[in-house]
Amino acid sequence: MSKEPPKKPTIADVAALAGVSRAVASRALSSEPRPVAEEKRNRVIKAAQQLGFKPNLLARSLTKKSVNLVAIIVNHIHDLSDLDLFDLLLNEIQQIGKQVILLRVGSVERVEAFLRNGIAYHVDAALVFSDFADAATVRHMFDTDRVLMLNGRHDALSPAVLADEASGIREAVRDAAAKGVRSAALVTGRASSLVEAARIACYREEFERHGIALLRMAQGDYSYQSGHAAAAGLTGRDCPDAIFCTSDAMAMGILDVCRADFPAGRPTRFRLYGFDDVSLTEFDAYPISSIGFDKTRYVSEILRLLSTLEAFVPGTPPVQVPARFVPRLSA
Amino acid sequence: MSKEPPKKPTIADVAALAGVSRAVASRALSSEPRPVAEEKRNRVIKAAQQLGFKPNLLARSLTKKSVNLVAIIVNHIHDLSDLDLFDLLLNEIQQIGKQVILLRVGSVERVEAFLRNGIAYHVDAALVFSDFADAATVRHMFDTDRVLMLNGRHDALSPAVLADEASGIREAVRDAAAKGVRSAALVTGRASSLVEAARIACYREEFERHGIALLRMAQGDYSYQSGHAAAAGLTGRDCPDAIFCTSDAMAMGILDVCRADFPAGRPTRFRLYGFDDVSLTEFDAYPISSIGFDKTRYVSEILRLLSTLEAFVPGTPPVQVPARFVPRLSA
DNA sequence: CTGTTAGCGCATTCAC
DNA sequence: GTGAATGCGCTAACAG
Repeated sequence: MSKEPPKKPTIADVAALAGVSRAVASRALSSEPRPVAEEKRNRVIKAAQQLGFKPNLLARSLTKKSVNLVAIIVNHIHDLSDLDLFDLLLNEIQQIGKQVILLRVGSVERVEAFLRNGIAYHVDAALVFSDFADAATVRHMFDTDRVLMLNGRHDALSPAVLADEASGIREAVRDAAAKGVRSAALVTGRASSLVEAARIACYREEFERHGIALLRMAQGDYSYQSGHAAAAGLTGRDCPDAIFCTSDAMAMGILDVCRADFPAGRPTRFRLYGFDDVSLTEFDAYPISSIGFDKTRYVSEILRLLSTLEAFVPGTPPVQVPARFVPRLSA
Repeated sequence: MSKEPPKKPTIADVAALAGVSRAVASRALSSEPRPVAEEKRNRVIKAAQQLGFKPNLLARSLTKKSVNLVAIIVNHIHDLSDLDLFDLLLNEIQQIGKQVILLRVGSVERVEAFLRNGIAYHVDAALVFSDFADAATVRHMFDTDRVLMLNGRHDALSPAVLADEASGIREAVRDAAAKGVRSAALVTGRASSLVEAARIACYREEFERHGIALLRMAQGDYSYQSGHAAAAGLTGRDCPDAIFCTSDAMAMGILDVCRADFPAGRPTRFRLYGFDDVSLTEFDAYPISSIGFDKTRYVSEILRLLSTLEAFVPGTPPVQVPARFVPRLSA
């Protein structure tokens, strides 16, 4: 039975203590400059401090538009494979005075009911990392146009920030070609994903351009385990000169199976290329050449949109952040 | 210029369309069973559907007590070193109809001002992973007793869930002793942390009990890099039989420096023990024996408190989740 | 069972 | 400048 004696002070309490009307107190405490007599303003501020007054932003949001909340939507927390990126993003969002509500949505099925039961429904904007839904679905779910698609499933109405992966793939394949690679294998994720399909197409094109024969393909699910499982089938006899993976984790799995082929991290039998440039590749044990984009730039593009919510006009073209090849020992 | 024509329907609109009062509409739409004539209930539901009505939960939370929001407070996103744990936690919290607002607070300095400007200030409860503040500070910051300390800095007033690390340390040192270890080194984090001090004391005690000589200590910051840096100084001549680290990441750093001493992951010169049992230790390259606790149990203890908020009475004793030794190749 | 009333806490007219 | 009054959308409390 927890009694609730320290009732949180409202602006009325502050006004009373300061001997002014609620309206004056409200104005004095407003972040925007409102006309208030200097003397009264000081009294109000002092009273607020004295009472430990904190405005109830839920109530405020009834009359104002914004709640200063943005939702980040992931499928599974591992979508945030790159914690550095996420940390940067979180920090920057907080810098502009907004807070983050983190939504983990497995399937699209019961999402709406779920949303409706939480504050998340009222966010200023939704950042969609999860690939569970397309732009239209998310707009409908949140009942807002303030949707920023980061999963590649945007449309003409919703803005997006994307890595221009093609540029990175081009550099990686060029690197391989320059090193004499003549044949390759490609390990991919689900081909049903649009971005994945685009990657595959891009690899094929670049292989062709450089006269590299695509000997084999394997399908995984981006995970370490799936790379592990695929390794044997790819590196038996007829081993390609290089193996390209569409995730670093799969490359790590392959590397662990074939570690003997990488004394001191250097390739002897085949070169290994990953994708995403996750921070794990900074560990000595996984010196995997990868493809990554400038996280700072990526985040700042997201924030540019977030800090000017009016910018969410239909037709805003997707922002591309170029990806680069990041050479390490494995290739 | 996005016009705002599709004004969101309010419960008044629904009531009007259904030809009932707002109160009846409210009751009919309530999740809790409220007395409403069956016929009217149906009319209301149909009207709501027809209008695409979604209740404004911000308004609701004005009159109801709960906002169904809980804050998770971290120092740095890497506090969530164990994403599996976090994923589980997030999922479970959502299961009970609450949503998570994620707060990254570097220092305690400007936190209050930050809180005051965000929804987070009104959450139902705060889960504190960050070690930035003690229980009293957090209670004051959130102006609530609904604070659950997960960082070891709880007091008599705030409940806590903790890993009983001593049990795991005991098992690990016993394992070492049984394998003939007679000397050891200990790699720790900041000794200023209470939990870290407790760990160190526990290791010392167990070393003594088993007649293991503590040859050296090194201080890191739990990171891979700090383990990497400490490795040389620990394993030169006079190398101890075992090295115990208070984080897996530090053990990984050491392992990478001394990989030659671990052919096929097995120790030849010294045994290596980590701490936390992060999922990285599942990778072949880092088969580090560790100390971990039952994450499912840990999370369910947290949820037990969260789902009965009245349980947050002063004096609730900390809940202990036993930690166990998790043997792998490195020891 | 139902409808009316009165707030929740705040920001905003609009007169003064 | 200021303050009284009003409304944001919803629900608890109260009469009917």
